[in-house]
Amino acid sequence: MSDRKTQFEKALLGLRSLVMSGEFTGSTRLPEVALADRLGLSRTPLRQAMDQLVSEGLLERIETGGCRAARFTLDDINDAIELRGVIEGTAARLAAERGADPAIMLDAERVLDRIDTALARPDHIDFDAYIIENAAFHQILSRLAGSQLMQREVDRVSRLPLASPSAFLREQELIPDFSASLLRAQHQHRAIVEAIRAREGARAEHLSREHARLARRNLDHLANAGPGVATRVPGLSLLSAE
Amino acid sequence: MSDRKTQFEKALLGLRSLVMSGEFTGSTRLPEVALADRLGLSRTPLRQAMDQLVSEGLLERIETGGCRAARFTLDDINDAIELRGVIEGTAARLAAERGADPAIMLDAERVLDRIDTALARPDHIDFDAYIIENAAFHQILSRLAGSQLMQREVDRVSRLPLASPSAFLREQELIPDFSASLLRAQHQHRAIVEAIRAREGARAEHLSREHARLARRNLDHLANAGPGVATRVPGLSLLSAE
DNA sequence: TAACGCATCTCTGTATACAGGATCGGGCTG
DNA sequence: CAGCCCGATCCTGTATACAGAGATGCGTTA
Repeated sequence: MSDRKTQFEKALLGLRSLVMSGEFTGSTRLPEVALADRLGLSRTPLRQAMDQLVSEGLLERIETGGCRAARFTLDDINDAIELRGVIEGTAARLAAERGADPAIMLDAERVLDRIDTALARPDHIDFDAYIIENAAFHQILSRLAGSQLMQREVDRVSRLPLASPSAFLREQELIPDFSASLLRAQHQHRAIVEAIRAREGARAEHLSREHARLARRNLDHLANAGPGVATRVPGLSLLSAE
Repeated sequence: MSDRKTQFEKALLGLRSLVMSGEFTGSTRLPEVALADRLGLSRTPLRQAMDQLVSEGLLERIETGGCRAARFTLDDINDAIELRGVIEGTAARLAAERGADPAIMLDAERVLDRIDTALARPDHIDFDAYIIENAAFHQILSRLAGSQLMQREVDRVSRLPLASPSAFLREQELIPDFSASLLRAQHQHRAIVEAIRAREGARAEHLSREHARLARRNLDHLANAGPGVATRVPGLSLLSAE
């Protein structure tokens, strides 16, 4: 095999991006054979991928069989953000209380530097770099807590549908003072890392929650921009399925 | 089919109890065909169940293929308890802030009454009833938050390995003032429900965290009882795999 | 006697075949 | 003309067949 990826991984990536693209926003059942053909693999790995996405919450089972794209309410999205803040906050607190691996701390700070670079010019923000590095930062944060379990759960919750900040970025002009909002988020990142370094668990947790609150405020801006907006934002397009 | 359950559900239940029983504590790979035969079904639904248990964290993948029983450290267990408290606390706070469904509140209180009954005589506690009703309470708590997402995540986290209180119950004599500990937990349950009814979000969250702290204290008692104990407690037997 | 290599054999990952049930459309009937 | 019943078709859930990779054990050789 020239490709090192397993069929299952191909199915997972392909299906996820297909669903995220909003193609199945209508609540119809996802046809297995058609999708398998389209992705160039058999039903077996495709069904595995569907199971995985169901457990991630991106798809939901239908009583009569099969599954469809999950439909989200504004409460769902708010809760996803809330959860992310709470769980990441817990991870940050535990990291501070237990002491974090210096190597990982260095990684975190290096990523923060790259985010600084992406945000350097407020009028020409490098959005692509920001998205990537921001995701990397949260990934690294999950490794700071130490225990494998906490790491897994933080990763999980950051994959919760629509909790991703990329949706906001795609419609950044809707959010007043958008670049200021990104800068504030970056300052919070710095402060969290500093708190962990200073072994101030409570402060690290508090800051993570504030961070989530900022994300939710941005979401509110999007939601208040009217129903038309949701359909134009890839990640949020599922909203309109309601 | 006389049985209404799907093969997959049979596989999931059977495999979960098999793994929880500690039979695969050794880090050997779980043989698929043998297990499928033993549970009386084919490899397909068994593999589905394995995927599910991997995503629950009870099993872990092996690089070369297949999977084995996950091995947990004390940090993992502590984190699971920590997470449960934090997430349930968030759910309770949101329920209080948004207002909870009165019907579900009634359910919760009815379950609390049944727990009271199970704990009525400190010297003859009905452990089986307590385990069942206690699980039911946490299940109901997850429905109070309202949003589907939060409900799913609370359910998930309460299934996190070893976060279950049943392991403690099986070795109750090891924990000093064990019945007092159960009573305190029950009082916390009552207080959480009261806080939600009174719309005191912060208090509901705080109480849930205290609840988790109590569970961790019980765990410490078990852990300090020596390594031999872990192997005698079904849920904790995996500890000795380290 | 120990180590290396080869053959075999088991096991996983994937594809495909099969069976039961649900859905949809057409025809029949009131 | 509307509603109901029935058959055909599609689709999911499950079982099984197949291919490739990894492990194991034995024989051979230094």
